[in-house]
Amino acid sequence: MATAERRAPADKRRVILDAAVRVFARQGFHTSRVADIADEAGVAYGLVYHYFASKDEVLDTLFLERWEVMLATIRDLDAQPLAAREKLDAIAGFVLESYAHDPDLMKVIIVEVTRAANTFGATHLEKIGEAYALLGGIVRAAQADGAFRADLSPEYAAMAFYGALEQVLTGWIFGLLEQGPGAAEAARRELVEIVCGGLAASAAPRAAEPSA
Amino acid sequence: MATAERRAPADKRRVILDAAVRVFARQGFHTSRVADIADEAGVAYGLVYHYFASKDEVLDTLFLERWEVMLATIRDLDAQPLAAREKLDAIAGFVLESYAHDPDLMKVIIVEVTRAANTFGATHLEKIGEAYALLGGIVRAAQADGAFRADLSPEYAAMAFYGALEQVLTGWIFGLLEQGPGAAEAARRELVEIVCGGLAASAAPRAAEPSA
Amino acid sequence: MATAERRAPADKRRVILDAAVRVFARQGFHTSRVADIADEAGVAYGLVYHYFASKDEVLDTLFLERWEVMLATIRDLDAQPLAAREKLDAIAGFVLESYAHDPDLMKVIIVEVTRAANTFGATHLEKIGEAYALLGGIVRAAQADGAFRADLSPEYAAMAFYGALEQVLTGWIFGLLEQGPGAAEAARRELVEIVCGGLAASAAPRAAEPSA
Amino acid sequence: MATAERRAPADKRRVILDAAVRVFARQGFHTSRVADIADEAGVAYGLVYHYFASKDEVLDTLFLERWEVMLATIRDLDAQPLAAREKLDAIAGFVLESYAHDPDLMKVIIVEVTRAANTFGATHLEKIGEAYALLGGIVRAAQADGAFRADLSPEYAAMAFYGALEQVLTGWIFGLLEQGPGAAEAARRELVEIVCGGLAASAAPRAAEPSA
DNA sequence: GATGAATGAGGATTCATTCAT
DNA sequence: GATGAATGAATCCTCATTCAT
Repeated sequence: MATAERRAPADKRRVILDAAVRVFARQGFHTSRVADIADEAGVAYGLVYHYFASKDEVLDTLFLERWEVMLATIRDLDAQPLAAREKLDAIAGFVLESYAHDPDLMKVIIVEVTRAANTFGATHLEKIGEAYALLGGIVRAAQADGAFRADLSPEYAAMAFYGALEQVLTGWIFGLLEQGPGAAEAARRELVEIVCGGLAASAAPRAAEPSA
Repeated sequence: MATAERRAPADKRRVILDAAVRVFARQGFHTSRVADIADEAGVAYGLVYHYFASKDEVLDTLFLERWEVMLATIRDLDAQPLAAREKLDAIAGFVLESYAHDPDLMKVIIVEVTRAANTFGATHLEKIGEAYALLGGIVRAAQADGAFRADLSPEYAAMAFYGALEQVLTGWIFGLLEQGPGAAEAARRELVEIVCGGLAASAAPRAAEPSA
Repeated sequence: MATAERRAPADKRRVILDAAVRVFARQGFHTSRVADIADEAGVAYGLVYHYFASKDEVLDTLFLERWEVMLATIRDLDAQPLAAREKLDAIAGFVLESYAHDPDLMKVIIVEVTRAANTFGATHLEKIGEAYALLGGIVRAAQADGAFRADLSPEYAAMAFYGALEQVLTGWIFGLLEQGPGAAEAARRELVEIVCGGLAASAAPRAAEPSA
Repeated sequence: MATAERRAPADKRRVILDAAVRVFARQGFHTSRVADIADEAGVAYGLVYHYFASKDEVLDTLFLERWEVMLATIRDLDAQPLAAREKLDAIAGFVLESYAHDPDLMKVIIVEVTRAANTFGATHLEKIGEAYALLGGIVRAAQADGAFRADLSPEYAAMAFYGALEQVLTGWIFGLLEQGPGAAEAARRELVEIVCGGLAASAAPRAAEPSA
């Protein structure tokens, strides 16, 4: 009844969120019952509703928490004096490392929100769109200063870059793509090279001068 | 009771499938009740179950029908004596035109299957993976004959290409991307140019010399 | 298109009834769909309804066909100049042999009608009661002529006899009672001996010498 | 809000079980909807599923509760220094009195479980078989000590006794047998006399004076 | 804050029966 | 007689959410 028990304020709200990540990652949002979350968190059923208005809000919270971090990271990077390609490289690195660091959370966000176009994807369309807009802005600026070619639409470029990035994560999540050690680093290099340098042989040499 | 043109035999199975496309596109799979499909098709409730084992099977059928057409198209194109870039261009064209031609069906397939990683996407993982494999094969062959640079992984390239393509469709579906007339044609050009030529200014001119 | 095909008038009605016995015995009445019967009989779905007004009527028919045979047998035996004990012995023999001869049919009749007190048993209560009445009559007559003790109720005796008999069949059907070769004969002897002679040691000696 | 007698705590689980007995007895298990049970119990629909996994489990519970009491009673009686005939007499008394005391419950157990050989009877075959085994044991022991004749199979005897007993209950339930006051007592005397003493006149005299 | 009993709307699925051919 | 497509009523079960303690 003294010190040891007092340790860790046991922020039940946090405990519930963390448990939800594991449960959603394991069973999927629709198949997860509120009771499963409470069980995994080791708290009473009703407590979930004490902290969250609904089961949806739990997922919303998980998504928004993480998405805001990503948006902030992109904004930070964008504000720095880096070449557009380096910005994209850093963004890809951030996203891919996020997965390496907490696969469950990223799986939930991608599978249950970002790519759940019919449910939560629709709810958070605007928030998701902010990311596209930021990416589009980076491309547009690079076109203005001559680093990127001006004959391509920044909007399509942003969609292509983000789509490619998320597709790789999806490939990992569902085992369609190898994910050994160093996969994050490799994926980052490949994706940036493809999007910035292009697949064509004629583009390769200067784009990265890899073998030079 | 005679000629071949005698009225469409009112293939109720087809009527149900077509109705399901409209209903799923309008309300989303989960929000669609079997009764909605039957009503839209103008048939009795139970007839849906006469032709399909479950509501899921209706969606499965829609997906597989269309996906097989796409796989066949990719295989056909791949078998022709075209440059890799032209193959990718034709594939992008096929997919984007599919959307222009039947937006409802493509919306359903992408939103409810391909990107519904948590439900039907998981079910059809293998079938979806076949498309990635075909795309990867095109890239690999192009690398072998020197058309594409050999320092990039065909697997990542395939994922990037397909991811970019689907992301554009998703953008249209959710209104995040303009889709005026000629959008399909524009998207096709942009996507192929990005993936093959790259965004970098240094890569542009020769990659396609589009405006030269 | 001549002789061979004409063979066996293929009485479809009979074919359906026989198929129904197998299906009901295998799956139980409630779990059997009309389609299962049609399949087992090798006829079209609707034909079942051509010959029978309902699924219930199929079972009713099977029951009544067999039950009438049993009632007729009992009446016949009763009309003969036999000792009561010999009548009961013959009845037990008939029922037990019926099972040995066509276990599926007897299983269906007992499990789905006679002991399905909540459904078909209730429907055929009267018909089933006829059997009890006949048995009771045999006992009553035997009491009148002094063969059976008069201090017991013929109604209870009839119920006890029939209940014991059916319980043995149920035991066989569900594997609670051994049913090797000769089981029918043994069961007949035992049951009649118990009901007529009694279990008590004091009753045995003379009971076993019935006609002495 | 204090003393031990404070109003029954309204054990909703119990309330549901008791309501189910009335509903099942009145309408039969298959015709009873879960909503009927909830209505009869005066609770919300979902509460039935809070306490029971399924409609089946409600019936299972009712059966097992009662059947265990019967098995315990038989075991208790068997452990006492009574003559076999007295044990059977007590068992018959217990079963018949159970019906007199709570006809609804016994009706449900017999009609919906014990004699519903195709559904619940199959499920509880083992449990039901325990009763036969106990009865068989009583007969076997009596044969060993000379109280019962040794030329009859204990297994058949057990089946005969139980079958006769249940048949009488079924007769009452369906109005095939009179059940005025004293019926339980009469039935008990008759059944035990038949099974132990036998119907034959030659067996009667001494059989009826068992302990003389 | 914490608990978990209580509520009740929602929908897929089954399948006996009908009927046009 | 024979076929099998078409009909639609019936109901179990799930589970998010509420609320009394």
